[in-house]
Amino acid sequence: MRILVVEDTVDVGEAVAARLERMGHAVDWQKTGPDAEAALEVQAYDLVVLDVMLPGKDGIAVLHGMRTAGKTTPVLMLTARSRIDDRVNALDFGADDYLTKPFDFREFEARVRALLRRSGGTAVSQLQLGDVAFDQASRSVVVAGRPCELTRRETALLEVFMLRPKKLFTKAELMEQLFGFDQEAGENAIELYVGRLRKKLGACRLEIRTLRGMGYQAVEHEG
Amino acid sequence: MRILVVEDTVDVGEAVAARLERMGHAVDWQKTGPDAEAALEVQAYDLVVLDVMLPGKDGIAVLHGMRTAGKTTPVLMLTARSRIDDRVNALDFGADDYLTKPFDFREFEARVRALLRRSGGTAVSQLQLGDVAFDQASRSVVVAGRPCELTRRETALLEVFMLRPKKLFTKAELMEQLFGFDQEAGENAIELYVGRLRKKLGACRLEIRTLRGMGYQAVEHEG
DNA sequence: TGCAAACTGTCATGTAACTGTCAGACTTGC
DNA sequence: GCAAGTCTGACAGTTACATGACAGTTTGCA
Repeated sequence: MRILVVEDTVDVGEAVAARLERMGHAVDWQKTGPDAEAALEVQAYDLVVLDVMLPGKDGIAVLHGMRTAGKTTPVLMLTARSRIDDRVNALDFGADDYLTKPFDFREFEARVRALLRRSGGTAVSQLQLGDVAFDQASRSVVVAGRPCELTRRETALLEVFMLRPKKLFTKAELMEQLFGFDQEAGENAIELYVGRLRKKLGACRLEIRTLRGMGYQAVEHEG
Repeated sequence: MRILVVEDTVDVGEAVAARLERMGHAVDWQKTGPDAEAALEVQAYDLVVLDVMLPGKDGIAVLHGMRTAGKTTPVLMLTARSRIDDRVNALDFGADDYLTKPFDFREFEARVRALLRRSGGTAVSQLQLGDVAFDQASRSVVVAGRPCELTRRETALLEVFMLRPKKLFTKAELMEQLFGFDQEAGENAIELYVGRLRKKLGACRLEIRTLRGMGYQAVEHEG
């Protein structure tokens, strides 16, 4: 399932995104209202986790915009306090559920599951790029018909690349995706994992290209 | 399977919960309508066993709320007497089955099995993976033609794996499937039971694989 | 009811796999 | 040809898992 998290507080956003990823979902994280709207234009999501307080344009406005645009994507609102106004507005504008910060993560996960279940059951989440297939349910990778054993980090890295083919990721971005906020690693670690991933994938039509000084991108490769 | 029991009478509630637990399911027990609704918000269930007469909000109202909220979870209603009104209401509001108290527990178990089977999408209650056969009705396991004696937890764990072959389960997910809210166990318990299950299954074509740092998955194994 | 057997889950220990740092080799752009 | 950036092999620290033993509990049986 593909989920958009809109949250400007880094701690919360990171924790929420990490949690959702651990649940096996593909997560995009935006920090401002306008950025969120841009993402919603480009990409269809199965769920939006939306903070009320946002720079640029608040969550209620984003939600309102979505609903007037006819989008029925389920929305889980996060409110800083349990202000009656916020709740009422959120529900009136079409939020499907809300949570008051701070919240227990088990409750958060449960509500996410409930919303996803309600919205449309379990879609198969098979990613494909070149001759590499990634099954998100089993977290298994098949390269040109052959299963490919990857470790946790390698799997996570490959998933990031395959979710956004051709997108250029800086090393900082990749670190953010692979490591929680509590764990910090040197940039070398990314280079290392890219190297290991390339080696394990072997010769195949998915190439992880280095753009010197900028970062990495996954592209489908001819022949 | 995770089941919510909603029943205010202590005797009946206890008996039903115990029975379901002995069948190998994770059971949460709530005594009032509002409490039940709170639990349903937070947790996804595979089955709800719902008494009609409840303090706070009666069973029909709870059921109605569930259905209007779009929840399709199977519901087994318990009615005090065989009042036609109750039956009609229950079924109209989307109950999947009902039982009139007092009832025979063998019949109760049979109906529970039927509902769980139906929701799982399996027409037959016989699951098969590799050379392991799992009969959901009798909760018996046959490995390569030989019966295999498993304990309650081991059986429940195997069922989870066999219902979704190849799916990767995190330890947190497995705990949620195996344990109710009140009984919490360390993650080690899962490792332990996986170990015990592997040992009892012995050498067979169903392999419970460890994906280090990610979780476990059941796969059909060659030769 | 009381006893024995089986089941449960925690703890502790050992082990294998993974992780990330380092250092040095290598590549690329200028 | 130089410097910045990237790749890669080796290694030590860490983590995650497997497993045996044990105490508390439940279950089955007489």
